[in-house]
Amino acid sequence: MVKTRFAPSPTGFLHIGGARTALFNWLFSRKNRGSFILRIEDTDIQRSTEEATKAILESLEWLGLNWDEGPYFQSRRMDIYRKHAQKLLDEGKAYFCYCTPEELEERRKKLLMEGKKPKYDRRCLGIKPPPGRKAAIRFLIPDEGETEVNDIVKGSIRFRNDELDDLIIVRSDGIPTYNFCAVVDDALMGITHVIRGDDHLNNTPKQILIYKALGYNIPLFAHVPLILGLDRTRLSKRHGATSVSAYREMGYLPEALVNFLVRLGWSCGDQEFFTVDELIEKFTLENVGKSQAIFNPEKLLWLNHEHMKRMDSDSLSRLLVPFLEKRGIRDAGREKIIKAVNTLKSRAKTLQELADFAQFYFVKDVCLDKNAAEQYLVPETLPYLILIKEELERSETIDPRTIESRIRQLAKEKSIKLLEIAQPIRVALTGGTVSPPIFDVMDVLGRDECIRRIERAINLIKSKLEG
RNA sequence: GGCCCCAUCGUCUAGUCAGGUCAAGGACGCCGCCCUCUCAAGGCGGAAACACGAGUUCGAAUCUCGUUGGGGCCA
Repeated sequence: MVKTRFAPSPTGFLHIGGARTALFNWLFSRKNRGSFILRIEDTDIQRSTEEATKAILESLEWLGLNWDEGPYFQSRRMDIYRKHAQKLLDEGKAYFCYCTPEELEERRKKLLMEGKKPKYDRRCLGIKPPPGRKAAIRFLIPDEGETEVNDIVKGSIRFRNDELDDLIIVRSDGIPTYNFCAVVDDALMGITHVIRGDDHLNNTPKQILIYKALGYNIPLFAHVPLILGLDRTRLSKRHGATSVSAYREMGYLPEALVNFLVRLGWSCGDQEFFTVDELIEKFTLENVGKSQAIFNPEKLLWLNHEHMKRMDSDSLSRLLVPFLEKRGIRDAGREKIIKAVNTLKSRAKTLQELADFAQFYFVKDVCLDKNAAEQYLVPETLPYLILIKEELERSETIDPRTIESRIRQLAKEKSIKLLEIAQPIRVALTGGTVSPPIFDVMDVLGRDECIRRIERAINLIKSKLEG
C-alpha cells in the first residue's frame, strides 16, 4: 500500500513551498488509496516552537490536507535514533568525530580558498577520544562504487561514493541530524514514496547508504522542483506573502490555492481549473515537471476568482461573514448577504474584495465618493431622483425586471440615455459610480432602503441649492 | 570551489521518453474590438517563446556533446 508523509520543521508558519510538497504527498496517497502521515521534525529544539506546530496543523486543515496518522514528533523519538546510531557504531559503519563545528568550518573555508573539495578528511576515524572533547557521530561512506538514485521525477542519477562526505548523524550535543532521523523514521513508519523538494536530492544518496547500512528497504523517491520568486531565487519572505495563513487572511479560497499550487510544476493537458476531486482522480507523479517554477500571484488571483464564481452563493456567503465582521458588519441577514454575493461574485477576486465591495449594502449611511457626488448629485439630476423615489413609493416591493422597464420607459419619455438616470441613482444608492447593475442593487437593498437613500441624496442636493 | 538538478512566449505550461502531423498549442497578464446603466463577467481578435554553438539525421523544440544562464547541496 502506498504510504506518504509530510515532515515539516516547526520553525514558522506553513510556507507555500511546504504546502505544495504536502499537497503532492496528499494527492498521491489519495489517488492510490494509500495513507498520508504527518511528522513534525522538531529535533532543533532551539528553533522549534509549539505555536509553529499549531499554525502548520491549522493551515493543513484549512487546505483540506487531512492526515491518517500522526502527528508524530521526532523530539519524542530520540532514543530510537540513538539506538540506531549505536547499532551503526557497533557494526563499524559509523565512528566518533571529535572535531568542533568551528574547526570544521575553518577547515572547510580553507579548502575552498585553495580550490579543493571541502570534504571531511576522516582524521578522527579510529582514534582514541582526545580529553575534553565531545563526540559527534559520523556515518562512514563506502570508499568505492556509486549510488544510484532512481527518482520518479528526475530519472536515474548516479553519485560516486567518493564524492560523498561522511555525514554527521548525531551532533556533539547528542541531537541526531535531519538526514539520519528522516531515514530512520521513513523506514520505521513504512513510507513507500518520499516526495519532497529537490533541495534534498543531494542528500538522497547518503540516505540510501544509511538505509542499506541499517538493513532497511529503500523507498521510492520523487524530488519536486522548488518554487522561486520573481527574481529566480528560492521563494522567501522577501517576495511578499509566503505563508498559507497570509493567503487565507487575504481572502483566498483553499481550493484555489490548492489548484494554483498543484499547477505549479504539474499539468494535465490544457486544463487549468480543477476541483480537489478532479485532482485526486488525475494526479500522477509522472506529470510533475523537472524545472523550477516561479510563483505567479496574478494567476493565483485569477484562479481564486474562477473558484469564487463557480461556488454557490450560499457557501460563499458563509465564508464572507468573518470578513464582513472585520468591517464592523454584523447581523446583516443571511438572505441579504446571499443576494448581495450574487451581484458581486463576478466582480470580486478575493473574499476581502468581496467584503469591501459588499460594504455599501449593509452600512447605515453610504460613504459618498466626493467626485461622484459632485458630478451626479446636482440640480440637473434632482428631477430624476424625485421621479424614481415616487415610482418606488407607488410600488409595494421591488421586482428588478419591472423597475427596470419602468425606468427605461422614463428615459424614453424624457429622450435621455438610461445612463443619465442610472448614474445619479447609483451614486445615491451605493455612494460611487461603480457597482453591480443598478436594478439588482435595488433588489438587494429593498424598497424602503432605496427610498431612504434616494431621499438622502435629494436632501443633499436641496441643501446645496439653498446653501 | 566540488558535486547535483534544470533550460519552450514576461509567467505557468503542452509537445521531448517512442525525431516528421509544430511555419510550436493552451492559460495568466497585457493590448484591441463586441456586449453594455457604471464596473466586472462573457464573446472575439492581437503582440509574445523552442538560451547559444556544434554534431547525428533526408528531417531536430525533440537525440548527443559543448558553452552560457539559473537553482540546489556541502552538521
